[in-house]
Amino acid sequence: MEIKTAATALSALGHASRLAVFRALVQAGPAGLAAGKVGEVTGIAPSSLSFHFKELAHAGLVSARQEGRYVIYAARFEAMNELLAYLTENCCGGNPCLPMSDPVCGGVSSPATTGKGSE
Amino acid sequence: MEIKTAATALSALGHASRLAVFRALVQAGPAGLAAGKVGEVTGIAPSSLSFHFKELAHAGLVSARQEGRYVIYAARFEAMNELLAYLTENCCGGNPCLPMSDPVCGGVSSPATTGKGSE
DNA sequence: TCCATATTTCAAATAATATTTAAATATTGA
DNA sequence: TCAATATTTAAATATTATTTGAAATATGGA
Repeated sequence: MEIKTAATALSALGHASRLAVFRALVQAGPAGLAAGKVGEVTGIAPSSLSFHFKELAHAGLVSARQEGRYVIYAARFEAMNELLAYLTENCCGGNPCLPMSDPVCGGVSSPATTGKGSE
Repeated sequence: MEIKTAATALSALGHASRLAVFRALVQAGPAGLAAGKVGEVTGIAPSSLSFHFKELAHAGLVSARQEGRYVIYAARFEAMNELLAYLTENCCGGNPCLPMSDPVCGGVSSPATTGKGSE
């Protein structure tokens, strides 16, 4: 993972509204949530919400699919896991303090898991 | 962990320079690195670096200690782990897709993480 | 077709953040 | 104490993010 990609993702999460949105989606799992539902849960106004969704999608952290008249957003667990791995990569100079295992939701969501590309 | 705290930390990491600094410290482990060494490794000018260190320290992600005429910065692994845990909390509505194990550097971190006046 | 629902886009106003330079502080060793 | 090294602060400038409200688009059902 490139540093620029990781910084974009972290920056996207570095805002209370977007973090609340993302967490709601993480907790919803791969099934995701309709945009309106997320707005209801977080109390964010529709147009702000749309802005934040775009930011999260641009950072690769969420995906969107249309379902009838709803747009369903879902967390991209693959991206989240790559990001977490990037942060802890080579922790303590290759003397990992604890064995690191796969984080959450490995392999689920996106079919395009290109393996654990470390960088 | 409060959402505001997490957003502050993620926002601090959401900048290429700070992310590079933080990763260098994560890789250095609890022993940390002198500020000047971090500047050398990352190519960031001293005063910019100082600005970014302050941001990271304010977010609770790094600690600083004076050692002779050097200031040694170190990643606060405890904070990092709390942050990662916060992001994945209740993943998939309590139906974790994979068993979640402790992240890295779990109880290790620095011997004096608690009460380290980073804030 | 027409209306209600769901979501996005746009543009303007506002607010927050980053970068640079130069000067200031603190520590060590001569 | 002086000079060198290491780091921080302050102030000016430049850049980018966020919110709001109105209007636009798209879907499904009466």
